[in-house]
Amino acid sequence: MAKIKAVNNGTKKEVIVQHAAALFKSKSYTAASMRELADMVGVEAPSLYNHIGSKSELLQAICFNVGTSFIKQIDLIKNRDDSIVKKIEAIIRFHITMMAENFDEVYVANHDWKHLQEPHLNNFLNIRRNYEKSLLQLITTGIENNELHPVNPYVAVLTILSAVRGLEFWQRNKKNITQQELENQMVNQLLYGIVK
Amino acid sequence: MAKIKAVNNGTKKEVIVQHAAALFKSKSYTAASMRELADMVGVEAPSLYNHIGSKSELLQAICFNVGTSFIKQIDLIKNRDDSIVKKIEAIIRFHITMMAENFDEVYVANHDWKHLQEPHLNNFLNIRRNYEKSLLQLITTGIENNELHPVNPYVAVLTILSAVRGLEFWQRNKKNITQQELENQMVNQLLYGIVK
DNA sequence: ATTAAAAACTAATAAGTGTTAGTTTTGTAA
DNA sequence: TTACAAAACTAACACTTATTAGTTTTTAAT
Repeated sequence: MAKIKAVNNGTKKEVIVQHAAALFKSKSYTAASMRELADMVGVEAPSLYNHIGSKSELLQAICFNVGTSFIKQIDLIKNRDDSIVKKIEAIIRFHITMMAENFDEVYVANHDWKHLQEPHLNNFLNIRRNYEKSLLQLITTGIENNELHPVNPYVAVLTILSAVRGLEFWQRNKKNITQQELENQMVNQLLYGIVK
Repeated sequence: MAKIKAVNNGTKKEVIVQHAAALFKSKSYTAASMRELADMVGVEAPSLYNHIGSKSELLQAICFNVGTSFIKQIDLIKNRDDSIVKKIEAIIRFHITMMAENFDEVYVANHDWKHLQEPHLNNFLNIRRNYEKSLLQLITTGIENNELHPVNPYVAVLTILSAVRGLEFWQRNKKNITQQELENQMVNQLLYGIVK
């Protein structure tokens, strides 16, 4: 069969990871087989093992790619010289951009992290907890600042992160609304509500 | 081995479905085996088939239990003689109640509906689309009423439904906040925002 | 106590899983 | 052209999967 084509995308392992993200997204990690993945790559299943160590290593690559992207970005935003409201806005916009540009990987990280094996599962959860903690800190500061209403900050974190995560459902209706408009609307509704 | 105990819960099939919901929640549908389910029920795997038709029938039962609950409730709320804001509030509160009282089933319906087989997959998606349509209608009416800001109603539906779905992450921190307080905070933040 | 149905059991099947071993082909540099 | 490494291949293994067949035990009504 044909060789794995490394067109556009760096190493062959990266090509495999990319296909794996698409496959895991559509079938879920457990239901996806290495034979299916091999088909997508254009190769027999055992040939994959010339480039990767195991199926679960693919899941790890996907989850930690995503996790570190988010951590890096929130650290950047945190340290800006800006209002809390602007920072929260930047976070929401970043989530939407990630969803638009790395949909498969973000989707899989959100859905299949549960199937990571230790110690990677714990590492991933730590990343996520740190991310949540950063956002919680921002919101708490915003309340002390009088920039925000004295809301429950845990609920605010939950609401914001859930809303942006829900962007996975946006993909379907991409025609209905541009990314710009979606960002503006979501920022506005999360920050200022919908009731007159 | 012991017989399946039908304590508290009606038919034995219902007992199995309940255990299946707990199992599917913790391992995901595809990763869960009928042998594990049998262990939880206290029986050998083939014995389950005296009460159920197949593994996928269990997933169907779970998904449609949840789906019809939500459809019933939104139809009730829609037809109330109440302001749009009150109706949206009632929907959010209902989601939180469902999460509190039927966590396993709601979680599985949200996560594993993808593994339904046709025609059930299509039926389930139709239920969900109808649900979304009802909420969309409410919000559109609210905008026309001048009860709501002229927001993009699609984004409002997405934001609200995603936020309440994110309540699955609340379970962990149940100690930090009561259900009452959570409902009030989430309703308030979604309707009125967080910025002063 | 007898009987019939319900529901448990054991044993087995066919299909699919990730992965390894061993071999052949392909690509590249001397 | 030869030689070496990279990466493909085929064949196979050890396991797990949902499910069926056939049989025995349990339950409940007469």
